[in-house]
Amino acid sequence: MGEAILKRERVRDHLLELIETHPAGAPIPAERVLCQQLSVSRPTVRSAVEELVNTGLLVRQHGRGTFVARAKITQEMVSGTGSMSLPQASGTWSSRVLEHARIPAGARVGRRLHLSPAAEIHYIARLRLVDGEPMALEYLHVPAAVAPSLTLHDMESGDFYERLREHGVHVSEAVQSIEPTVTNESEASLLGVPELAPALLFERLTTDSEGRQVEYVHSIYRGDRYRIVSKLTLGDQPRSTVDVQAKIGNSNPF
Amino acid sequence: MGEAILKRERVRDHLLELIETHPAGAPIPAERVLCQQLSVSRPTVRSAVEELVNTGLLVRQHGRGTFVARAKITQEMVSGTGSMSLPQASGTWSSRVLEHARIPAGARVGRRLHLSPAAEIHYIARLRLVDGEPMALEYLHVPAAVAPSLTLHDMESGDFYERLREHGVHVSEAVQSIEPTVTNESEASLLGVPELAPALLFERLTTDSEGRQVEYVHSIYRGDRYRIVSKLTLGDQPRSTVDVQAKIGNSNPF
DNA sequence: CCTGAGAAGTGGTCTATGCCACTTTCTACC
DNA sequence: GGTAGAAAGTGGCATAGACCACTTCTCAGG
Repeated sequence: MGEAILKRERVRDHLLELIETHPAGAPIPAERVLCQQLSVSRPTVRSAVEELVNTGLLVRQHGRGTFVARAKITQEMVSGTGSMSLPQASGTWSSRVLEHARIPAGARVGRRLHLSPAAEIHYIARLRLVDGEPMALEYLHVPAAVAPSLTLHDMESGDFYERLREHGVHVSEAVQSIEPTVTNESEASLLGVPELAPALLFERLTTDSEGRQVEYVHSIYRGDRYRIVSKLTLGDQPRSTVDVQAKIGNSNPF
Repeated sequence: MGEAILKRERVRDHLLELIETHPAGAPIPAERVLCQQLSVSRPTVRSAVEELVNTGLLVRQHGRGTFVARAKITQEMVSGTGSMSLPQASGTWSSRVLEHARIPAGARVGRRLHLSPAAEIHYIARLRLVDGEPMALEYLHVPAAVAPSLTLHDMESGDFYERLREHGVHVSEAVQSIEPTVTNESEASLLGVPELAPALLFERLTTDSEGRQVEYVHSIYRGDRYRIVSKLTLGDQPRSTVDVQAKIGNSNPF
C-alpha cells in the first residue's frame, strides 16, 4: 500500500533536526516531553531515540537526560578494506559489477598506492555472491601505469593474478588487514542485511616483485555469513592454516 | 546492588540456548509462544529477539518466523595457508580478574567442550589491558576433569599452557575462529566503548594430544583498537604471518 | 485437476500505563 | 552554616492489548 509513514521515523527525523541544530553535549527534550510535542506514545519515542543512540548520535544518561553525542568523527577512520586473498567457500561464487571506470586515484586511494591523486587507476566495484546470495562488496583499484591495457574482463576474472602476470606484473606479497565494522545504509542495502550489522572490513595492498604497489582492494564481508577460521599448531612447527569460511545457512530454509 | 535479573536478559539467554542447540536455519518459537513459555510480555520478548537480530544471531522474516542465522558447523575448505598467532600486540599487557569460579559447564559451553552441561569446569573472566587501557574481555573455560588441581593463579598466568603441561596436559592444536560482532551493554561498559561498537569475537577451542578438549576461550576485542594484519606471500612459500596490532590513536569514547 | 479466496499464524507498529532506579535540587533540620 | 533527607525530574523496565502486513496452508468452487 501507500508509503505509510512510520511514526518512529517521524520522531527520528525530528530528533535528527534537533541534533543538527544543537551543539554537541546539548540536552534534547525529555522523552515524556517529546511524546506530547509529537503526539506519540513513549515507547515510540524510546524506540526512535534508541536507534540514534545505537548509531552514536545521541547519548543517554540515566537520571540526567539524553544528549547530542560529541563525536561523529568515529566513523571517519574507516576507509579501506580488502578482500581475502583466497576467499573461497563452499558454494558457487559469482559477482555482479556495480561500477567500473578509469578514474583519478584521488587522495585516499592514491596515498595507499603511492600515487599522486591525479594518477589514473582502473577501478571496479562489485558485489560478490555465493549461490546467488550477496556475500561481500569489493572495491578494486589498480594503477593504470602498472597494467595499461587491463580490461574489465581481466578484472572480473576469477584468476585475476593470472591476468596480471600476463600483463607482466609478478605479484610477490600482500599485506592485508582485517577489522570489524558495521554496515552503513548503502552497504546494508546491497548486501541484504540490516543497517549496522556486524561486518568484516578487509583491506589488501599487493606488491609486485619490483616493489610497486599493484592493487589496493577493500571489501566488506557480511558478518553473519563469514568467519575466519584458523587451525593453530602450538607444537614445534608454527605453521597453521587460515580460511575464510562461509557460514552455512540461513538463506535457504529447507 | 543486588543483581536484579532482567527479564530481557533471561529471555535472551533462553534464546541463546535455542540458537546453540538448533541447526542454522531452524525456526525458533513464535514470539507469542515464547511469551507464554517464559511468562513475559511480548515487548520483552521482542526486545530480546531484536538484540540477537542486531548481533546477527537470528533472522526475522515477516509473516514466516524467526530463524537461527548463524552456522556454527563449518568444515572442509582449504584455501590459503599461513600461520596465525594468538592475539598479541605491542605494549604492556596486564589483566584484571572479573570473576572466577568452579561451575557446571551449562549447555553452551558444555557443547563446545564435549561435556555434559552438569560437568564442572574452571571458569575465569578477565579484562585484558594494554598499557592500562581496556583491550579485550576474555572468558576462559577448562574442564575440571582435565586439570582438577588447577588454581586461579595457574589460569591467570601468562604462560597458561606451561601450567597445563605441569598438570599433565599436552596441548597439540587449537581451532580459532574470528568473526565480527558488536558490543553489548556490559561489554561496552567494561571495555569503555559505546554499546553496539564494532568488535572482534575470538573463539578458540584447544585440544590436547589425546584428543580431549582442554579449553574453550571466548573473547571480545575492541574493534577501535585492534586489527588483524597478515602478510601474505603469494609466491612459492605458502607461509605468512598474522598479527593483531593495536591501532594507534584515541581512546576517548566521546 | 487446477485455481483462487479465505483462514490461520507470523512478525511489525503503536498505544496507554505503571513502577523502578538514578540524579539533581531544594528544603528543613540540626 | 552545614548536612541529611525529601521531592521532582529523568531514563529504564515491563505489562496488556489492539490492529496491520505478510506468508502459508487449506479447502471449496470452477
